[in-house]
Amino acid sequence: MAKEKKLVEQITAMDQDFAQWYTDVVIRADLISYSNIRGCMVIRPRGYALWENIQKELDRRFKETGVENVYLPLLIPEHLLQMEKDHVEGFAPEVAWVTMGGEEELTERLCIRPTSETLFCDHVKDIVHSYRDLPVIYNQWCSVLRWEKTTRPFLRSAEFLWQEGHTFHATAQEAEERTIQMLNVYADFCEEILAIPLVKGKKTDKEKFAGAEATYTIEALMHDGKALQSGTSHNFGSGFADAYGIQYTNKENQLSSVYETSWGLSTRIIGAIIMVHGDDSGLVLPPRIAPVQSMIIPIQQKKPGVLDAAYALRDQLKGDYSVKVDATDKSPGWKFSEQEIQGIPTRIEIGPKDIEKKQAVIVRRDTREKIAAPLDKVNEILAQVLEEMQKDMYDRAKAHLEANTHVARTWEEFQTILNEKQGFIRSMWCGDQACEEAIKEETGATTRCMPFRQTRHSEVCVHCGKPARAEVFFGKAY
RNA sequence: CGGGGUGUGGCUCAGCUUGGCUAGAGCGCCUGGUUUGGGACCAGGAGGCCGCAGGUUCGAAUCCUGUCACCCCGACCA
Repeated sequence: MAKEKKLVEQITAMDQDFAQWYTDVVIRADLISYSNIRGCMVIRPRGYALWENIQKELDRRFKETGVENVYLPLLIPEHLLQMEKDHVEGFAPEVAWVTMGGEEELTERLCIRPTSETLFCDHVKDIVHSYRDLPVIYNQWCSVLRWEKTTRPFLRSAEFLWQEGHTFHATAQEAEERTIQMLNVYADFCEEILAIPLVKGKKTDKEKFAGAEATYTIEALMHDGKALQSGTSHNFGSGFADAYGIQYTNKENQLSSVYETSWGLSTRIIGAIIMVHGDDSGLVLPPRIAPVQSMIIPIQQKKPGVLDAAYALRDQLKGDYSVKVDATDKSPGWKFSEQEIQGIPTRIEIGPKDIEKKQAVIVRRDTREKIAAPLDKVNEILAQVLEEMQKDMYDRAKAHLEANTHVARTWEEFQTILNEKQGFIRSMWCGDQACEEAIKEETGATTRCMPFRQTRHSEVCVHCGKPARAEVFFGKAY
């Protein structure tokens, strides 16, 4: 058997060079364009449409839990940023400063927000005075800026789009519940809509957010076996709010501390969609997040009736789906490739032979399976195909996650797995930060999280042999 | 931030070592025609401050200095 011809020549094969494959897909699918501004990208209409769908679905889910949207300033005065010590130390190396206003030097420089904890605290101290003012459950959709050393489209750009939720509660327990609740919102969204299976867990102290008491994370596994932190939810306890002077009078007429959380998910998630589902022909979008579900491609479109049939089919479908007709004068082969590069979940081919048989041919993007559908049943069949595709994509990603998750009980096993395989390594850890750092130093693998569902593989730390405290997922990460 | 590489029509690049006349190619784009079930073909056409700023020189895409951006590999981060 001859090897299947590579249909899309411009995209580097994944196995050959995954990093180059990723860049090729991002550019050829026209999600972004590189800009002349350091580390910043132009998000093109197809990329932005994806983000809009992510926003729409997440925002709906947030609001179901009582979240209200607000918008805070882009600029943070230096003194405000410096009020919480760990936080400044965490972010200072990567903030950009505004020092001039017009022609005049500012008396206090302003940083462009790398995140908005400080501004939220500063605002909330003015609006919370009584237990009746709590909880405060805010979110903002915005962009933030971090002066990153090296950047990659979606995965790490200097400016990126995200949402940051900030909540303030009367009790530590309520804050903890909110932290976990929002992590679950992210996890459900990723699994149900993006078809990305996850590991949920808690970050080690070393990996947690600057200033947080606890950070929870969802970790996804990319096709190349590297991990991607896909969303985080932080519990700040009262430390942060205390530093910013937030206090309220409780029912007993006593001044009390408030407990704060924050949680964020960024355009980085688009990188996850690409790297979990994409293949050598380009992007593959899960039907539920795809801006367009199907591209209708007329065959021999100049023959009478063909274009009419294509448009009639579009009109028949457009109540249920976002469907387009590619009526450009390119060859059909060209159009097939474009639809595949762009990751549109299905295409529908319709030509003179189909019209004669009163049918259209639905082709799945992920498997290239062709399904002949009678014209009067296309809507139902397409619905079924999209649903199966969504499920199959999740199942495949899940199988990949499981096949690339290994247990290591000894340090030898750990190293062997790292050298010969890829993916997550589940091992016991002593809880000592020095040990964690040594593992990273020796292997490049970091702790991704301590999973909520703990399994006790052994009684001792995989690296140092001291008594084990927790099971940890290790991995090489983006 | 350290190491390596690259900036020349929209894209991929040649030209630079050894300065010289009108800066090239393929792809893409536009027009007309023939085509169309996996990236069609023919003919004609348009498009370039050679990343940017200085300098050397009679003369700079080419040499020198600076600067900006991008890519790859590390360290840091979502």
